[in-house]
Amino acid sequence: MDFLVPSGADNRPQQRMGSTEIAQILRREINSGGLEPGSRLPPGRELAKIYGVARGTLRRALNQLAREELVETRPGSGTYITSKPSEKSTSVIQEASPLELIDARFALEPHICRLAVLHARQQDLDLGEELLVSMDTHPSDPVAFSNADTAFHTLLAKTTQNQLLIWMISQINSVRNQNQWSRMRRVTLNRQTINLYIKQHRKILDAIRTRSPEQAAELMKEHLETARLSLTRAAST
Amino acid sequence: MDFLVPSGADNRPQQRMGSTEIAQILRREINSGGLEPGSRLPPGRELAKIYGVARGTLRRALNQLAREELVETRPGSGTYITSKPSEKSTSVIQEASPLELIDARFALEPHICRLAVLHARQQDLDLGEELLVSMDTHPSDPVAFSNADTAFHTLLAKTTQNQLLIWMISQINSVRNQNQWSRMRRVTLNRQTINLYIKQHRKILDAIRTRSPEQAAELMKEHLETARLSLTRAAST
DNA sequence: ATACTGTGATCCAATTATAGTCCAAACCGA
DNA sequence: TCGGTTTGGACTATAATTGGATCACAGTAT
Repeated sequence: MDFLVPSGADNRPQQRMGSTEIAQILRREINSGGLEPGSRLPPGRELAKIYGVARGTLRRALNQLAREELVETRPGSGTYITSKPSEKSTSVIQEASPLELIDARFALEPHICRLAVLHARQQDLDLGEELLVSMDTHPSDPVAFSNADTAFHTLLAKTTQNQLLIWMISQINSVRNQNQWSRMRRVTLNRQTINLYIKQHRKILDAIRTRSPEQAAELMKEHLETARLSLTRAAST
Repeated sequence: MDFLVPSGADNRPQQRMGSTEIAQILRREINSGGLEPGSRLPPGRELAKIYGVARGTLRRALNQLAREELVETRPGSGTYITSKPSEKSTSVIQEASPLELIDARFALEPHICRLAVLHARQQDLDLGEELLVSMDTHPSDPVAFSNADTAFHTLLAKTTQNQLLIWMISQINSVRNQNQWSRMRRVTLNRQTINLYIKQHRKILDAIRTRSPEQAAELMKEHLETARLSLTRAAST
């Protein structure tokens, strides 16, 4: 059960180990599969000691998890991991291959750009500008760039104000955050590629700003073509 | 929470950190997705120390973000990133408006046509032909036509062999079978409209047969434009 | 001069955590 | 079977944390 201890590094006071933080830690432990479904957690009194919090605090954390049905407690016996490991609804999405995903984006995003041109308000443009700045300031951090990149494409979808498109893009984004993809990104995202992507993003935003729907769509196609190339190149090596 | 510190480069005096600057920094942190929705920010007193600013200044920054609903603050508890009410996959689909749906189809289906041209096998073309014949034989039965119509568009998606696109089209189809839509169809689908749709379907299939991707895409756009018109006309009466 | 903004400080109220205690249910060994 | 032990549930008084609000003071720009 040593995986339950808060990772060794943080022996410093830490801000506040509240019930929500404890719940967060345990939730991550459970979802990451570190704990067998149906297995029993250490008794509350011990867990409280491990995390260095009062028992009441820990009990509130466990109650939270119980409400989420991640955990089941039996008085006098113990607290047990709920057997069902959750996630089953996402099946189709999870299995999407990188190239399938690019094709789907090829279908969606150019048209999203057109619609974004029609609906973009000043605040949308400002937000896009902020994201570009954020990309510029971390030009060699793939993770930071990825976050901003995802946020940028999400922003475009949101700008259309079309709930269906927003939802579809969010589904696509959830795929891009999978493990398989993180690995892929680490291979393809070198500094040069990131800078190219940033330039392309800027062009797209400019096209939206100048209300040029077809140009925005074309630029998005170019952007996706670039991404597809990076992908096939990475796959062939 | 180290990502909250102003990135290492600017540890020098910097002009003056006003509340708007602080708000800007935090806004960027939040929008770039670095913080989990629903997670708690460090307490105001600490944040003030981190950014080297008086607590009042920081509070004004947070108030600004609260007005923008990026952040939610609970006295005595803390300040939390506004958590989106986890969009249920089904509910979003259910609530899609007719026009939103048409826009989504506008994004997806023309490109699906292009991909269909690339991947169409003889058996796909044969199946499409069968569906067209089936439409022809019931030219005045809206229900039969609707089924064949749905099947036709599903066939195009399946032809791409892209699981993601197939799934998205199936989601869209599930909307079209809702109550709201049945009513709408009853209004818009007169015999004349059906015949027009059938002709358009045939043209699309022909374009795929002759391997003309752009033509197929254009024809699909025309088809959808027609559908959009029927819709707006029906809505205005 | 005047208005505005940031600073540093203090006090308040709401919320949360702590450290106990007691209880009932379940468990376990003799 | 029985009695002690373990475990979760509930409650309390107290302390700590946190946002809200206000004040006098200092620097800056108009």
